[in-house]
Amino acid sequence: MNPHKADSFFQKVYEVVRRVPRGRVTTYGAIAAYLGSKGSARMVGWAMNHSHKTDPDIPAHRVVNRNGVLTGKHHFGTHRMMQQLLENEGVVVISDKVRHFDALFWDPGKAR
DNA sequence: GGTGTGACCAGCT
DNA sequence: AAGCTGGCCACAC
Repeated sequence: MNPHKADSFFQKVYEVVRRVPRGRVTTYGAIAAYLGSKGSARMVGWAMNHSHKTDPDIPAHRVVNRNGVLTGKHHFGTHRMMQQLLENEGVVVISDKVRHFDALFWDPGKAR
């Protein structure tokens, strides 16, 4: 009802990503679905691409694809950066995949 | 204002 | 089984 710039899709994505607890991960699809656009998971990834420009404090490394694979690792400063950050939070990453992804998955819809 | 693109997802061949 | 296509929607040129 009040299409302000602050309410743009990107901004909502950032807000959700910020809510992801430390040591947890979520997926593009989950965020997209939470925002009401289930099929627009690509938009989420795109939002992340500009996240470092708009809000550099966004923990984009906590966002992975539905396989738990660090698809966006290549977009960080260095490829190891994303894995480094995750492991630094206690998330084990093997072959660019999050171990125990099922248990570490954080659903924004179920979160408080 | 149309076209292209994109850190995805699911389905079809 | 593995690869390709379409769909989805917002943003940049």
